[in-house]
Amino acid sequence: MAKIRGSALEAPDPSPDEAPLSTSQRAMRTHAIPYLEALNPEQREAVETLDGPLLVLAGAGTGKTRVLTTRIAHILRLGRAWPSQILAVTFTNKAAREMKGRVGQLIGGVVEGMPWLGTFHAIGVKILRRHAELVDLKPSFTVLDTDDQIRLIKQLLAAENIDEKRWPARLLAGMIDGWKNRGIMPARVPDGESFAFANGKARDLYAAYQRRLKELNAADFGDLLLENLRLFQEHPDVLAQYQQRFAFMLVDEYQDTNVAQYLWLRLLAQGSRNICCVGDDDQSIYGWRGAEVDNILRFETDFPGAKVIRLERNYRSTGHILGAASGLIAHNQGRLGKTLRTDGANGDKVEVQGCWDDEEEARIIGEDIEQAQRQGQRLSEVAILVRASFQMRAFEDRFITLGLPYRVVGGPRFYERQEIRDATAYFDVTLNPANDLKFERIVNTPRRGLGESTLKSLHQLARARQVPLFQAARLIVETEELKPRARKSLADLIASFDRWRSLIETMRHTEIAELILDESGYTAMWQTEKSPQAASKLENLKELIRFMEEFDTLAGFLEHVSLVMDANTEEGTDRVNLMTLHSAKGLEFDHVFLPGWDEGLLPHQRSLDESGRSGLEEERRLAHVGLTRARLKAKITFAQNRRTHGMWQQALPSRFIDELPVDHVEVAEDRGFHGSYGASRFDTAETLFASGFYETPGWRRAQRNRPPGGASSGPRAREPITIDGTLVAASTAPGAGLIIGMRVFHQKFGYGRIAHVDGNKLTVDFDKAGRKKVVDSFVERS
DNA sequence: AACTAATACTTTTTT
DNA sequence: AGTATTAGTT
Repeated sequence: MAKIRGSALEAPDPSPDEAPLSTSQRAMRTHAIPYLEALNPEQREAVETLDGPLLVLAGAGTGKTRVLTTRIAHILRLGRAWPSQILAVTFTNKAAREMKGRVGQLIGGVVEGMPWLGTFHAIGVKILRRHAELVDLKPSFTVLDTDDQIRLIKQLLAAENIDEKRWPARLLAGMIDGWKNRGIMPARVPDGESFAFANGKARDLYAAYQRRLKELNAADFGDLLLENLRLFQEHPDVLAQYQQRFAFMLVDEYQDTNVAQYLWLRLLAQGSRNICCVGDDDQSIYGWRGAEVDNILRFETDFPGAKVIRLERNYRSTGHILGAASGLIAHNQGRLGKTLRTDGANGDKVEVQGCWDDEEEARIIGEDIEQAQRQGQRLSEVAILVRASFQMRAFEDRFITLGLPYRVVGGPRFYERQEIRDATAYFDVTLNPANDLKFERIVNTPRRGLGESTLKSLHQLARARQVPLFQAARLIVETEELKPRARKSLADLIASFDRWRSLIETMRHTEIAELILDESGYTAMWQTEKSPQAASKLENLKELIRFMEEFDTLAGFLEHVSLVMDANTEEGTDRVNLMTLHSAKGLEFDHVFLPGWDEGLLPHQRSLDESGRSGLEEERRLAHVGLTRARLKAKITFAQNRRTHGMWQQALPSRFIDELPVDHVEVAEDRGFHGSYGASRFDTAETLFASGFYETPGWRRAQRNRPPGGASSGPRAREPITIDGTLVAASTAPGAGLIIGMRVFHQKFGYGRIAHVDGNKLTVDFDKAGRKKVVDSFVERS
């Protein structure tokens, strides 16, 4: 992972009349340019059309990233702009990273960095920090994560006496997000939508929420764009400055932009008009979180004089896979229309197979994978793409039994984990004691007797004095307000934070981090915890510290964390990939399995219910994305029976299966079962459940591969496998050797004698404190 | 403040 | 069915 130094490595802005063009570059223009020779005619046109708005419709596997990166290289090589004059936006950090790397390769790493290449949010923050005062923030504002957001909204609801049961904070948070996605400020919330929450209070709550954010000197993710919009709209001079700066703009995955992002881009593009958007309307699968396919469909009207280039040559998949995918997506209306084609071989047809239930589905796919593996297929080139994450379970169970290594891609991200958020909250408060939400998060974690009532007094005082909670805490410990125990505890906490803060200048940031986690009792909390996850949480904390090494300062690290919810994906080991269709976008594999093509699951019922035909079309695009991930082989399966909310339900094969062109599909009929395509195509599936399965070679092999000790004893491949170091040891066997009658010492209660042992719980008669139940790891032999 | 009982959920996810 | 969060109880 790239080392992150201080920000803004910017080349000086050139004055308008001084073209940034060296003599050697000038010479190069007249010769053949090698990186252009490697492109096909359409790609080349997309790279060389530099002036005016350009939409590149890039179907799956047509070299979209290549066009984008080559285009940047080309602009630089021609000397049309400095790196700092190019705005290039992506949705994910991963995409940004990849683009940075590939541009660097193309131009030989001469350019020290593209300061304006990044995600919408990262660029949004950068601009906001420069002009924070203009949107009522200080340049040091913090970025709230979803937890903080919910906590804040809960407080607002409580203040308004709104029943949180009837009107959940989550719901309002979702609505606010929705408005921000659409670029709607509180004043412009439509009446109808305002009435969808707490009898019309939604608009006012949204306004109150925004006010609170300013008071806290904070912005949520939506604000990073919305406040940018406000900045540009209210300060035309600032806008003009950026319009002038960005000589060229490039946008990746344009079909995923929401209204706010679109407005932002359009404002900026009014300067140079050199905006190039790359996307694929057939891969728009994020409508449910505010993406507007319309943005891409309307491009030509939004940017008059726009040129549209279609990339339809697919370099990824074989003919049959492409044919199947194209045939499927052709059922969608309201698309810009592309026909993917390949010069390559037809390859194998797309396989379709019915199964009795999800367990059999997992069994069949497991066998297929093992067979492929025997033929030399690398597991990391195999992927199982599911519609919903609950489907993963059957596969995980099966793979554990088989001893087949797998990796879950996506899932709970590293920085979203509880322990990581707690830890970073500690760092946040150390650096910035005024961060109320983070302070609240950890004030009683680990438990230190600072519960609801203490917090209430704190809030009261903070509100009365108009100061942050931390400051209020400082005041309150000087009074008799709190009970002695809470008062002492809070005073200790404040003193600790003060001390940690005083060390920032002198101590290495990683050491401070360790010190904080140690002295706060946070690591001890997990060491004491006996749950199975405790060990991996400790491991994650160590990983966090390790990761901090890559930064120079604590502050630099925290800025990164707030924006990059991105775990470092440990590559290296050869594992099958298991993920949702959504997280598969942008990836490709030799061999792709697409289970769960059931009516109600792949066109997901809820999508159908909530969004009707547009929902169905998005589901179809999802299916299309799935198919086009495959290079060589694709296999679709469906199950007759599936458990939904605990109840067994019959399921029908997805309508998308019927929509696949017959020529490109082959129905699997292995081991004598008669799968499908009968008179009504799939009505004979009962026979799949014929007996005798347990005699199949697959089952016997499965038994052989079963790890010793059974499935439950081995670590699930999803958890980190390497658990080392003293932390874990301390959590597993601290109380070993403690027996009744032994003299022990406890930090809080002093010396005593063990009266009773129950697992890791001890009953101890303390000399001073009397009989107490304690956890073994808190005592040591005396 | 810790434990238990009840209740609500159950599509997809980035920043 | 199973979990995860929350409310209520001690």
